[in-house]
Amino acid sequence: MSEYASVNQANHRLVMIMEKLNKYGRVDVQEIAQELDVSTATIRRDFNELERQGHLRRVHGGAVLSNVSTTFEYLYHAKVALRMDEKKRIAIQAAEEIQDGDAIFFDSGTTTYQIAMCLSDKKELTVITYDMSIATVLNNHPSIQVILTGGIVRQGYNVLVGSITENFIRNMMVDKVFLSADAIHASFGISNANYVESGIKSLLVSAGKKIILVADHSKFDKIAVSKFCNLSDIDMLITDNQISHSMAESIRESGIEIKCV
Amino acid sequence: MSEYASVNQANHRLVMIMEKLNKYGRVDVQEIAQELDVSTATIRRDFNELERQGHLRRVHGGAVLSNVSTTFEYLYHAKVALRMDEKKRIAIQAAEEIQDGDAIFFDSGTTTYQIAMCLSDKKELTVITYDMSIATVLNNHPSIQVILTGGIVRQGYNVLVGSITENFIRNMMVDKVFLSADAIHASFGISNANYVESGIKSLLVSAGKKIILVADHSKFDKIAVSKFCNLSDIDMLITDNQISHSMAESIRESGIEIKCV
DNA sequence: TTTTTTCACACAAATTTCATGTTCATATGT
DNA sequence: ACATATGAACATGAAATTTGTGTGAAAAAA
Repeated sequence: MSEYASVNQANHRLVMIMEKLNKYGRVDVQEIAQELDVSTATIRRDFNELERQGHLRRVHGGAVLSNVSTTFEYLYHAKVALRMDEKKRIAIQAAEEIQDGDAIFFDSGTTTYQIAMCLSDKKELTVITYDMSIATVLNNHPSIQVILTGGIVRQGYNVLVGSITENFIRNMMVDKVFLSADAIHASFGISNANYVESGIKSLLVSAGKKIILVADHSKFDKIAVSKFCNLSDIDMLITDNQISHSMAESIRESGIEIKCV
Repeated sequence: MSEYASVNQANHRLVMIMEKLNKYGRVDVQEIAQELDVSTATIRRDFNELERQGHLRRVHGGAVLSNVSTTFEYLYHAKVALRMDEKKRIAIQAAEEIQDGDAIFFDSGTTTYQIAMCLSDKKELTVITYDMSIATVLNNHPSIQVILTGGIVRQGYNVLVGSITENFIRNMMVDKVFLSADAIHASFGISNANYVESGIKSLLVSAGKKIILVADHSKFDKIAVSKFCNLSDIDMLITDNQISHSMAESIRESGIEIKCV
């Protein structure tokens, strides 16, 4: 609970800055410092950090939006770094679907990362992923072979993207794919807040014998910019118990096995 | 200088344990704890860490050698994690060879890692590597495109190996390759303490227009188990000023440009 | 120009993280 | 059954990180 306190405090400032920036196009050092009750030096450091990440551009007295428009996705992921309890419960359930000897693919994301953390008692797994954080956390596990797809490192996200990654996935067939998503909608299908990873995800649903979607309740009944597959492409959904009854019903009607934890 | 003190202290314990283990086949918690003047709890933690890395196996009261024999290479790298000053000086010189717009390949290793840390003022670089640590440290640099080759994650070393990696490199041609090595010998050539990365390195010398070898003086006049290329395959050598005069001479005679820093 | 504001850098204070040691209930081997 | 080893929980001090403050330089405003 308090284990994320300092991270979130800093993160919260960055989110506030980006939200304000997104609304007004420009923010002041002084103004933000007062609003968040920290020194101007701290806000300057925050601005520099966000500029380094390419999300804004410094100007005298404040900052303006960068021409590269990643604001929406940035906010999306920065905010969603919460709901850890749900994600961990989902991860434990997901890990139970994995048998010794399986070849599995982990999509990128915090939930799939949590699944990777639950594999300590598994044996002889082959894990493939395009998420460097997942590869790193499994690096020292004695009986898991980890394969990283290769590709262009996506600025600030620790994942590999582009045609190298996509071609790799095209030649791949694993037992289980653990898929994540930004938004799930009964009629629109499953979508993501950015295009680059979307291309990868749409290939993933054809790269495994069983496609397992992991997503906490906050992702449902939403639509994000880039659709990558239909609900019917999924074999199983693992989510938490705060998902609405009607939503669960309509998913079950699509022929998807659903587990709420 | 003191910034690595704690790391080295812990690292020193691990090296001692592995050396003793290598000599006697088994070590005791009590014995090691006394010898290194730390608590048994610390030694247990060390044993657990080494077991997690696959270098030994815990038994009651102590530890025995793991069946996987990586001891030699482990000791090699653990010990060589020193000489940071030299490595940093070499890295600064190496970075000067890089021009804006270059496509470069970084071999794995601590020296090449240091080069990656010296790129802050470069622009429009394309960096390719099979070393995840290097990819990670460059991850947030705004004007560097980082490409990771893909491959099997090598247990405990954070690098990618195997046919996936090798095939990737076969189809590659960069401006400059920064190569590292475990051992350099005037007549035997350039060699490495393990086979898996050796295969990659031998491909690397054909994958760039200019091959630059970076190595501190401790690597010279040594032979390691797996040779991967000849001295004549190298275009430039960057090393420190403690290299012997005769060695420098015979390298220069092979037609290699040599820089001592 | 002069004045004011903003900035970057250096240093200090506060806070967090981390390695290690200690204690204690439980496991294990003889 | 006994002695020892173990792992978990907690304490502690050191190191690293984050934040705040002050100062002189640089930039904007007057």
